[in-house]
Amino acid sequence: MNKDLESKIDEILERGVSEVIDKDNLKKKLLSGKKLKVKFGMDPTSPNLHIGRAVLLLKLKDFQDLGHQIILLVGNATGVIGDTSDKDSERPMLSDEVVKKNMKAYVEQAGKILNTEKIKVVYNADWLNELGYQDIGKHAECFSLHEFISRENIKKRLDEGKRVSLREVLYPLMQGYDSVKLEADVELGGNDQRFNLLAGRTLQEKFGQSPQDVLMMNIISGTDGKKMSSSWGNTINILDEPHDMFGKVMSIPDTLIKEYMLHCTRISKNEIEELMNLENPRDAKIKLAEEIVKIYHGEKAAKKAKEYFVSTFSKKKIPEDVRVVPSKAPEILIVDYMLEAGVAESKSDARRKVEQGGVSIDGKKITDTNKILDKSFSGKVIKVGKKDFVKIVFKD
RNA sequence: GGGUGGAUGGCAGAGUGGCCUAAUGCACCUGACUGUAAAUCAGGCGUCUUCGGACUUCGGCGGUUCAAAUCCGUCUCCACCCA
Repeated sequence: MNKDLESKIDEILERGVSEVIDKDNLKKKLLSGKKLKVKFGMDPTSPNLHIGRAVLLLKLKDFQDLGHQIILLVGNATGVIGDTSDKDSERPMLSDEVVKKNMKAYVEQAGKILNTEKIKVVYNADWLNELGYQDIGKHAECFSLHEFISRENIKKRLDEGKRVSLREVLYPLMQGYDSVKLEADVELGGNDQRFNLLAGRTLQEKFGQSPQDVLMMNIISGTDGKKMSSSWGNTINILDEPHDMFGKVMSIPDTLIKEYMLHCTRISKNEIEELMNLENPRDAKIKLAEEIVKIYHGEKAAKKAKEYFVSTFSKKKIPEDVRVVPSKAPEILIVDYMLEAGVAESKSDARRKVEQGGVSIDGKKITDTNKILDKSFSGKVIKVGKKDFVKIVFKD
């Protein structure tokens, strides 16, 4: 029993983890049987989670499964500042209403992994807005400007002559003070959060608490191999439809298969090894895609997505349940219809696609940009590019 | 407070009176090859088009000129140096 627990803990401290501070201490805490306060922060601006973020959620789930208390910290005060670790933008002030709405959306999405009923939600504006210059000054005294600007991303921005706002300096102070208020035992974050996470330790010590342990997760790569980030548009989103999600996983480079298995699923390590030894990496990838879809949409949907993928792309059949877009007029130019159906950005784009041979109806390539669609095309499927299918319907 | 430089397409970044819808790279789209992978190759990448063209774009506004991304004025924003 105890051995079982220990190996579980070891996996928690390793799988997908880039660094733990202080690892031995955290392991001791986890073995002690004490219910730990596990803090993790969310930025209330973007509720569209991707599976890179889910790496964190899966880890939280592991903690939750061991009976620890997850505390979701909504950064309604920090969000205004804009975190330096992440993007280089400063963010607009959000109304309480919007914050609440975003939080709800977040929890809903996180609920695909976590048991949200057991999560405690707190808002950092509740205490951060109380602080005055004296307090902030006292906190700020714990850090030097040198530490701040020698962070890689700040340094880079400075070197490139980009603007670094003075108020960004405040961000780690705030995040650190959050830990003090929550008396957090552990904080989770991406490894790009290192500085902010460590600020919590410093401040907690200043306030006479024992410093939280910090668990940093790897940032996974996106579908194009670069860091997965909303601003790159290379994400696989938790809310993606099963077909789409499956397809996106299939489009990742082979070299990422293992990384995804390790971080985005809980396939056991032994099984991963087996899968990696398969002759055709595609098969491992299919398993991976199925597993990921399963987490967010359930087993049934995952199976269906797999079948869809195999028949549509491997066997090049037209999928069964395509999007149906009725035509508004009894007769319509194909380019106009493409625009209406959202498979082209503009008429020019639609024409280009036709001219380049990317459009077909029921398998027959269309080359005439002036092609007119009428009732005789009702029920036929238009294919644009590799993955866009639309069924056209004419109303009588 | 003083000085200098700068703002160009999704991003980076050339261009400093007509040859500029604006080089190049990245991203993106289509096709070929495939495993909807990667890599590679070919084409494309403002809008509209009767495919002849037409119209719109280089931080905002105003001006000079036959002609402005390019010159002048002004405003907004940014960086750097000095204090």
